[in-house]
Amino acid sequence: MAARSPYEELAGHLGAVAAVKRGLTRSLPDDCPAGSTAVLALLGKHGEMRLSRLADLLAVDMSVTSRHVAHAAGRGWLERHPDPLDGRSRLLRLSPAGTRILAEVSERWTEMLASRLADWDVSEIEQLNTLLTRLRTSFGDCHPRAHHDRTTTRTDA
Amino acid sequence: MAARSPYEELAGHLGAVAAVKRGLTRSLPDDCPAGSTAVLALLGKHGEMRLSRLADLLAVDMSVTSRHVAHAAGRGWLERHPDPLDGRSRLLRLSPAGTRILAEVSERWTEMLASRLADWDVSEIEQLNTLLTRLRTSFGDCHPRAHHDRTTTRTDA
DNA sequence: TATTGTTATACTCTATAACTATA
DNA sequence: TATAGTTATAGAGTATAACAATA
Repeated sequence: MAARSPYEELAGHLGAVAAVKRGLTRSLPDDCPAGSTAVLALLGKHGEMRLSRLADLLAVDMSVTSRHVAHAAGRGWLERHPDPLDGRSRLLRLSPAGTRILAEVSERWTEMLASRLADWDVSEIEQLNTLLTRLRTSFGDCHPRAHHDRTTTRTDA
Repeated sequence: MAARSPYEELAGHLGAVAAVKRGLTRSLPDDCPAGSTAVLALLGKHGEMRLSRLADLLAVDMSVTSRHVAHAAGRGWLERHPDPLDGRSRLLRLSPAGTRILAEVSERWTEMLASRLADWDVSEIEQLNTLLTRLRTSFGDCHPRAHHDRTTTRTDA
């Protein structure tokens, strides 16, 4: 009933885009939930890394990341090698099976997006990607712990 | 490690934007979860409507919508009036209290977005909104039941 | 018989907190 | 003492299925 400010409109879109994501998720293999694909995709994109970095890239708590990684590791989609620099950490690396399933998911999603967005110009998709990248950057650290950790740095009292 | 197609990149963003949405959600009053705000926002934007239409706009199953509406109704944020045209339905309408809390949430989110996106040009935000609107349109009905319902229309066998 | 809406149940994702093992 | 990671528990969101009431 009411026209909204660009900010309010954006806020509405942010919630609604989840529905589009669910559409993509429904095409996933049964034992490969969205959390796993996010992990595999990041390992595929950035290569070997530690859990803490993965959690940071996912903008999700480490405990959540740990569960996703455990699931993927349980299926043999990634390997955990000891970190020579820190005995507490392990380096996560995509396995051949993980690379395979990642390729399969990527192909399926590309197909689906290409068909749904058939009337889009590629430059428009790139434009959207650019804006979304910038949006994520602008929000920087909106991670769960990002708020509470500040208590250590307080200088008053 | 690998450069990806625009489609693969978009798929990645769709998942990651959820983190931004969570950032917004954290600023909500304790008894007002994201599901409620989505309901209130749509009633505020489109005015009185039935549950089935609301579910359609949310791109979520009616059972889910029913729960969100029940929560909001329990707090007195919306009223359910009998539908003169169909005894099975009720018309959902924002109450004064609902209007109030919606205004409060809108203001809070606008503030947060304005501060995070301080270095954005308004025209860029509008551009992003335009593209997101189009994205949602392009995906049209990716609702849960949209797939299964097809079984009624099969012509083989 | 089909449709609107509700409820029960199950699954995914996330966060907090308590715990371990290294640093 | 602080940090990397794990696990247990709790809460929100969603989907399926079974059901009630009305069309």
